[in-house]
Amino acid sequence: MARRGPRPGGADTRADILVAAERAFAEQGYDGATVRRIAATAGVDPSMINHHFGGKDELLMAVLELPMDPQPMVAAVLGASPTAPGAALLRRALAAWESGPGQLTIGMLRSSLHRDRTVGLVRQLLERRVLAPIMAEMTVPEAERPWRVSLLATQMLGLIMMRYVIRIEPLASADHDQIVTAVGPTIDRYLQGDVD
Amino acid sequence: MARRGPRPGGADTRADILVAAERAFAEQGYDGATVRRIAATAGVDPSMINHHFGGKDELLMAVLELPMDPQPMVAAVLGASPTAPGAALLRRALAAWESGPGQLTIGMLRSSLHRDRTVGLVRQLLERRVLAPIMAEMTVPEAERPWRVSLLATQMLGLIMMRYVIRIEPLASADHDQIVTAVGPTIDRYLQGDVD
DNA sequence: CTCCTATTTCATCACTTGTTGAAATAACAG
DNA sequence: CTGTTATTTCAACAAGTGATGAAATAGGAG
Repeated sequence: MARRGPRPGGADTRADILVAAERAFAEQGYDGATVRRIAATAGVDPSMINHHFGGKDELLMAVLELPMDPQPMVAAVLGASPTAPGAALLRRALAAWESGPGQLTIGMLRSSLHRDRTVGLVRQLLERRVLAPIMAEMTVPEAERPWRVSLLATQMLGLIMMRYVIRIEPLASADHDQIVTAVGPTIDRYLQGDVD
Repeated sequence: MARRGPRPGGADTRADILVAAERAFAEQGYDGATVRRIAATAGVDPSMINHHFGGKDELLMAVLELPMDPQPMVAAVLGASPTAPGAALLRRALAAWESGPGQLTIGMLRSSLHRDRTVGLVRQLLERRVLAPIMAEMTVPEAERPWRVSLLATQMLGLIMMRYVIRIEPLASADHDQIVTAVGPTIDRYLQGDVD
């Protein structure tokens, strides 16, 4: 029972830990997710986390390094509907957030918000993997893009928070259509309307 | 030294614990704020927290029960500028969030987001102490108010998150004026414009 | 003054946390 | 077949957590 040494078969312990950790961090936050429970879920010994990652902090870093990549979606939306991208963007974003990986991402976001160091990671990730791709596809003068994109981010993140985290009604139960018609114009204005 | 028994003078131990706990929860989150440190800051024994509140959970509940009351501000703004309340509302909100108590409130919000039970408290507080007062002052038909107010909340909360928690640039360093002109129209539309 | 009660300190408990080091073993190079 | 290395399990530690119960004491009631 539970002999020592490398596990037979090409078992990828490191990957097993990563998926267990992603769920744990997303569902229970950084403090709530214990090294021991993650290891148990992954079916390995707790000390494997230190062996493979160095410690709990580095494990979180590793997990945060694998987010959904929104670049294809952004390119598709902004390329396809240049005049009123808000509706299309919102539609795809809502679908993405309500998918399995999307919920995990929201959970990770949620659990990263209350530690200053992890908030820094979130900011970097947001800038590099979400806002930068959007800026690259925009048509307005380059100098305006950072400001417009940060405005866009406020509306998007606020929507996530209110609908999926705080779950305020009637927003939490609203149809996608309702949200798209209500919030779409805001997105359009932030992306290409009058903002100063 | 440190004799037992009630402290001489009308020392209000319970209140001392509350102010220490508010700061601690706001700055370090629920898990980060330890009973021992809170007690040390308040200058009392850790067991006083159990004696006066019953435990750490009940202490958090007690702290969450004392938020800023936005009702006067809301009434003033919506009463004074009925046609374009967005700008005035934003101006006062920005000032409020950047005040001492406002930062504390944001910290509390931040630290409450990653526990389901405390998120429930935040929702209740938000509905009762913020959204309800706003709805009471609105001029649009009553049936539309919950929906409009929840839209308003997404934009406001997103702004808080991006500017004060995640601190994305250039939003984090933007003037109040910039923000007001960029986001004000969004607020106006959510409060009295076309949203469906 | 005397008793009583609420308040406070102290010592300690039971538990969980992340982490470490040594021993055991599978896979691979030669 | 042999030696080496990386991987894994096991046992344990040091630190810190929230909580508890008993002893001590100040202030108010009678």
